[in-house]
Order: sequence, then C-alpha cells, then structure tokens
Amino acid sequence: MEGNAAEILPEKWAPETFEEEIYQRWVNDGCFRSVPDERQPYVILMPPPNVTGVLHMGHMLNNTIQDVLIRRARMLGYNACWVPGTDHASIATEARVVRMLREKGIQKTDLSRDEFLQYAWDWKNKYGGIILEQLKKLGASCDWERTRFTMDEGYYRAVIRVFVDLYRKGYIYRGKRMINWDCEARTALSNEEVIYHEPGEESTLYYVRYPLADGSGYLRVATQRPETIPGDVAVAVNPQDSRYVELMGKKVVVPLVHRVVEVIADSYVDPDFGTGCLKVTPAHDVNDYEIGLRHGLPIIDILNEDGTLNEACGVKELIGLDRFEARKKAVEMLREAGLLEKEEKVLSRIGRSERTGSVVEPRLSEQWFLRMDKLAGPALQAVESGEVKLHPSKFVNTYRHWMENVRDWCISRQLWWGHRIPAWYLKNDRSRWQVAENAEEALALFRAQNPGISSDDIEQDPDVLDTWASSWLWPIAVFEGFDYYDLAQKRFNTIPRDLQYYYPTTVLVTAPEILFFWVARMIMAGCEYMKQAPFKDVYLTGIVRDKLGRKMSKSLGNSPEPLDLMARYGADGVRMGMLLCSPAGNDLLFDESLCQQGRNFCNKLWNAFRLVKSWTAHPEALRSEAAKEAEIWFGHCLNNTLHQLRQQFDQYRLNEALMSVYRLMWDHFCSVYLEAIKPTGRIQNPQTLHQAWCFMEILLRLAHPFVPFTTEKLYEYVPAEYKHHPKHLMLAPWPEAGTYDENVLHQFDSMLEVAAALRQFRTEQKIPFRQALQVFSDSDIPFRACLMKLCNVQQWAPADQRPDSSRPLVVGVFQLYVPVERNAHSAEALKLREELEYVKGFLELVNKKLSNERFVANAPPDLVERERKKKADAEARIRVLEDLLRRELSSSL
RNA sequence: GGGAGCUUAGCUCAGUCGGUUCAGAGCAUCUGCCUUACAAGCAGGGGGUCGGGGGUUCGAAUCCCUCAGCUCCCA
Repeated sequence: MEGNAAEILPEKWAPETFEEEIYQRWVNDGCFRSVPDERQPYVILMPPPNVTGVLHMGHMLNNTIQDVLIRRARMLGYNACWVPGTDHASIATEARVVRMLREKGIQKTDLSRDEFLQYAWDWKNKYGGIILEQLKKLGASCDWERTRFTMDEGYYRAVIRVFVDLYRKGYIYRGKRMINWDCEARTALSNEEVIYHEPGEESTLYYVRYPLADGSGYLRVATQRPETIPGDVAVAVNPQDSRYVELMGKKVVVPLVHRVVEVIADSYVDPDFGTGCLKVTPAHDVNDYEIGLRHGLPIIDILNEDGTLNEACGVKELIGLDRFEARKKAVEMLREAGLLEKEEKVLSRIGRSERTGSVVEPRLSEQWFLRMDKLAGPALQAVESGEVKLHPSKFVNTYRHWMENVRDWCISRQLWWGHRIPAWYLKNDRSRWQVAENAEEALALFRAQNPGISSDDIEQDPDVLDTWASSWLWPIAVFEGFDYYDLAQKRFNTIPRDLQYYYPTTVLVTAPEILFFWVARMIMAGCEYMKQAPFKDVYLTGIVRDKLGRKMSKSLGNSPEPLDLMARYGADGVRMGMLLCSPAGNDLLFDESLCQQGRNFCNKLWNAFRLVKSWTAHPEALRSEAAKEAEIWFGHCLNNTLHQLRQQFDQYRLNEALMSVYRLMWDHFCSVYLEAIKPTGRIQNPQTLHQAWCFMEILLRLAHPFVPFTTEKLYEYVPAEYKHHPKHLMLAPWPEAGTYDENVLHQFDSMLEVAAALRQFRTEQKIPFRQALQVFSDSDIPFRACLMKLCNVQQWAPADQRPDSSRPLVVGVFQLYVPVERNAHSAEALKLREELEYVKGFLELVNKKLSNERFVANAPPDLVERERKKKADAEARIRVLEDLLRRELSSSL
C-alpha cells in the first residue's frame, strides 16, 4: 500500500536499534543546515561548553531544551539555526594540560610558550570535540557546519580587534590594583572565580601584642594572618571607640620587624570584632588597601607570586617560606617573644580559587581592566525596557542589582592558553607600551615616536585574556562580524550577510550561574557593537541536583553518566526525564525514575502506533456511532491542546507543554479515542481508519520535538498519503490549531464521569469487562455511543423498564440504573446518604453566602446569580437523592 | 552585614483578576485485573489546617504585617 509499509514494524520499542541510523539520516540529508533565505530566522546559539568538559547532566538539560525549541521552530516554518561550538576555557584547560604534563614528568616552566601551546592544542584536538559528539547522541539538531571554537583563527582575530578597539576608545586601561591571586595557578582571578564555602572555614584568630613605642604598654590586635605582620604599616581603631581615644596618634612597634607605625583612626574598623584594633596591611587586604589610600600609607608587598614570602618582609626566618608555613613560624616567633596572648577558633569566610581550590590572596598587581560604567548602562536598559526578556522574570532584580553595582573588570590572566594581550612594551622601559593588532603595527606606532626602535626592542605582554572576554563576543563573532569591523572608523564597513540575517538571535538557553559572567557581558558587547542586544529571550534553566538537593558534580560522584542513562532509557527517554522535572528557573531534583517515565511514554506511543497499523480497512466493516462521536470529540480535544501548546511554548513552560502532549497522547488518544474506535478484530471501517491515521500523524508531529528519534522512526511506517513530508518527520510542518468548542469538551468529560461510575460499579460488583452491562436511564447523556463502547454496555433502555433489583447511580445531573443481584442494600443506602450529606453541606455554604446581605449587596450581580443557580441545582439534587434513598430503604425492608 | 526569592499531597510542581465544593497535575502509594497495542500496561481508590500567627475584605492559597525555616546573589 505504501513505501515503508512492507517493512514490518518491530514489536518492541528498542531505541538502541534505530537512534544512530536516524541521526545519520538527518545529517546526510542536511536537515540541520541553515543558510539565510527569505524566511524568518529562529536562532539559538549554544552556550559553548568547555573543551575540557565531558557531558554532564547540566549539558543534557540545556541542550535538550534548545533542541526542543529549535525543532519546533523548524516545524513552524522558521529558518531554524542552532550554532554549536566550544569554549577554550583558559584556566581550566591550562590546569588540565599542566597536570597532564606533570604526569609525564614535564614541568610547565621547562617549556617555552610555543612548546606549551603545542601540547595544549594537541590536547584540544584530541579531546576538545568529545562533548559535541556526545550531544549528537542526545539528538541535537545543530548546524554542525557552523561549529565554532573561541580560539579559531577568525575568532581569535575578533577578540584581539575588539581589545584594540576598546583600548582606543579608552575603555581598557592598565593599572595596579588589588586583585584576587591564585598562588597555585599563578594568575589573577575575577571576583566571580573566587568561591566561598558556607558557612565558612575553621580558622584561628591570634591575639597579638603590639608594644607602644614609648614603652608605656601595648595594644592587642587580633589577626587570622600573623604571617602578614611584616607588611603592617599602621594600626587602626574606630574613631568612635572610647577605649582607644588616648592612643590615637601614638606610635606602636610592629612585632617581628620592629617597625614603628602610627595608630590611626578609621571608621572602617569594627569595634566589636576581635579587640577593636586592626593591623593595616595594604598590600595584602582589600580593605586595608583602601584604608592605606585614605591615610597615605606605604605599601609593603611581602608575597611572591607563588605564595612564598619575599625579601621585603625583612624577617630572615620567614623569607622563602610558603605563606602557611610562614604563618606557623610567625606564631612560634611571637610566642617566643611573649607577644602572643591567646588563640581562638573562629569560623571565617575564606575565598578559594574556583579552579585550583587554593586560598586566594589579595594581591597588588599590574593588570588590564575594562571600564564597565559606559557598558553597563545600555545593557541594563536592554533588560529593563524588555528588549531582552528573562525567563523567569524574577532574575531581572538580580540582574539590575549587579549592573548597578558593577566594578571594572580585570581581564588579564597570567596564563598562556588563551588570547594573548595585544600590547607591546619597550624591553628597557615597560612603562611604555603600544596596543595594536600585531607586532608590526605596534612597532610602527613606536617608530612614529622614535624611529630608532626596532623589532628587537619590543616584546609582547605575556598574559592572556579572561575567557569571558572572548566568549562575550560569541553572538557577533560566530557570524564573522568582526572581520568587517574597521578600527579606524570604529564601525563595521559592512555587516556580513549571516550576521545581518541571524542577529539578534531568538533565544539563549543557559544556567543562571553565568547570568553575569556571560549573559550580561554578551548584552554589553551587543549594545556596544550592534546597538542591539544579541537575543530577545533568555531562558534560564535550573541547576541539576540529585534527589537530596545536592548539586551534581563529578567530584561528589552523585551524577549519573549521561551516556549510560541514554543507553538504558533511550535518548528520548532521557530527554523526557530532563524536561519533566524542569520548570524554567527552578532547580531540578533529578531522579532516574523520570527517565523511566519518559521511556514508558515512548513505549506507549509505539504501541498505540502498532495498534493503528494492525488494522486493515474493509468497506463492509461498520462505521460505528462510537467512532463518529469519538472523532468529533478528539478533534476538539486536539485543537484545545494545540492552543495550550502555543501558549506554553510562548512562555517557555516546556514541562507543561510536554505534559500537554503526554496527556493528549496517553489519556485522550489511547485511553479514550482508540478504545472507542477499536474494532473487535483487525478489520476496520475505511473512514474510521482514515481518521485514525490523520490523528496519529498529527500526534507524531506534536511529540517530535520532545522525542525526535522514536517519532521519526515511526514516521517510516506511516502510509505515504498521510505524511506531511515525504521523507523526514522533522521537516514536516507543525499542526495548525483549529477552533474548538469548550462545551463539547465539558460534555465529554461529564460522560466520562458516568463511565467512571460504571467502571467502579463493575469493580464493586466484580463484573468482568467481558460481561456486557444493561443500563436503564432516561437521562440524556451526551456521547452515549462512546459511553456504551467504553463500558461495554450492550443495552440501553428507559428507566421504567428496569428490573426491581437495580442499583441506582447518580452522576452529576444524570441518573441511571444497572441491574444487580440483590445483596447490598445497606451499602447502597450508605452511599446515598454520604452523597446527600455532601450536597446538603454544599447548599448550606451557598445559603450562608446568599443570606449574607453584604455579599448580595457588594458582590458582582452575575456572581450572585451564579450562587442562586447553585442553590437551585443543589436543591433539585437533594430531592432526587432523598427520593432514591427512600426507595432504597423501603425496598430493603 | 546588604539585597532578592521560596514554603501548597509522600516527592516534584501548577494555581492568571481575591470569587463555583478550588484546594489541582504528574509521579509514588494502595486495591482489583496478564481484557489478543502496550504489566514499560488497564481500571479504580486514598492522601493537603495551602509554613505559624495576626490583619484587610461580604469573601484570602491569592493582598498587608509579623514570626519561623530554606535557597540564591552581593560584601
């Protein structure tokens, strides 16, 4: 009869047997490819996963969501483009490569920069693509031809060009600032890369005596970092602190180094913390640095970049010791000198490097900074104005707070893997530099000032840029925008076709953790260069946690292996599992049983399909009333779901959208529609079968974005005349929503309530489904043919023909009788009484409302009218029930 | 320390404008069924003082105050 029909549909849903083949077919036929055309674009840029990363549950969630959105958009007729890629992740990758080298017995310091980078690239080429390959298993329909890497040649050029541009615009400056220093990785960290363990870490507070210079006694200073004492340049007290009024302006002697310093007054000091006296070490504490600036204090930097103490500390016993060793030694020396008064255990917030775990040192250092003030304004405006919408919107508050308090961004990192800062210094005078796209241009700039300078006289800054200082350009750079950016004109010469067509993108799907790291900065870059934010919607997913609410991580070992999960539940099962528990913005507690639910869904769909497929049309097969009714109802039901789906997708309520499809397929299509049209044998009425195929095909299209493999596989077996795309379900159009009548749905529901009552009756009476029922009723129950089919009712007769021994059933406004063996009168009466009590209680409530004059006076008239109607209905129902109860009681006498 | 948010069934969550007995969904659980698409299934049932207290209102899961607990962001 049709193309693939000859092939036999496997009895079992076995995703492992077809997933790979289906994916290959999509790729071979270019189904994922997007090139600009006359259609409207729908664009998603994949948040590029870290090249060092392997697939984890966060990626699974993220990419499932993106795939669902992009697949539906494609079916809706948009030119759907999903751009994949990876991020070079400077610190993480460098740390990884360093570790790999160490295992081989190679120290990074033994290598030249170029040698090291060769190792890094080798590593990237070997492992960097793994995660994208894993995403293919999930079904990700990315345009793989557009895959980008943040250190690709073109991308690298773009990052450098933007640096030069921002420098020339005055946004980038070089300065000595207090930064977070990772002694292990020997690099600066941004504030965001410093993490604090709650509720804090155990630490010791040492109470140290600082003798007064005039020998009249001593001050007591509490510190957690006695090794920094050699860097002390003052002792500060709060000016309001009455205890110390007399000491202000006096001199004290700093222990260990015997430096004489002044007691100063500064309101930063908290009188209640420790002793109320604060040692001031401007080189090694952010707040002390600020105090130092206010009071014009000197800065004594006693730490090397690896965390050991240097000559400047002036204590020979401490020089060369690691900071923690130095702390022990300093404590020992203080004790010996009789200056250590006591030790106290405290809980303290200690900053650690996100990457190495090493305790972060505040450190003064020459770094490159990007001024944020001019960039933040438009980026905040873009969100406030609704140009960019955050989903869920609660994140707007957080976003605003951040943008209003943003500080300059330290963009340099003391690493080799990354985009090298395009600044060249004079070798003999590092205070003079030029910023340019390459050495030749930099040299030219130097020569303009001094023609004698040659290329041997200059050297490039060894540092690289913070990774986010490259990925913030993602929405522009993946479309090669900066190739056409003119540094001299400070604008684009031309906007390349792809950028023109795809920018701004449609939606960004990412985790709230990087709302500031990345999302906000992309908006800044977009506003700065494109005068337009890079996306319209931002869908913030939750964080995947385990059942106990702990964040899933490799180190905790509480994360299931995604590939393993997909092997066990099928990619479609896992996709559903992820979506079922993921309302936008809420963390999701992942539980494998959700994948099971997904697997069950696929299995159900598979079997429903098999049922329809098993029927053969035969002109002599009767067209049943039940089928006609069921078709009418299901048509309305389907349109209703289609409307819901549109709203749910518009609001990015994907789990609700999935649930709508789930219920349409399972509860409505399978449990009701198919049961209603099911013939006794394999022979089906042609018209009924035709309609069944139409519905089946629509269901496949609706379910496709969620479970692409299973639906695409089944599509092979759909008779050709019902297909909306000859070859690929994924390219078929999304079904159009027609009108529906709410009334029909209500009527059908009320019929289903009667069906439920009949089924319960069967259960109670232990009447098997095979045994047909007789029903006696005068009620005009809608969709009666359906009801009879669903409940296997053979005969329907007027109520007055019922036998004496009939059981009355009251469902809503309907009443019916089912013949029954006499045996359970008291039970019947009990049931009726319960029902009666309930309705009476209801009536009482309504009456209470209606007898409340203030309600009648103040509530809207139609509401009062509704209450009156409720009252009338309830009263009628009570009469019926009382009547039935009376008969029941009399017959049992 | 400053800011934001959350608390509804055993679990995960919906609940729009305060208004139907509106207290809901899925899962889990319980009961009965291997009824020739599906036990990865079918049919049915139970389960909640909407975190506590107070207030506004004819009427509060919904609005206000307060207390408790949890989460996140910033310092």
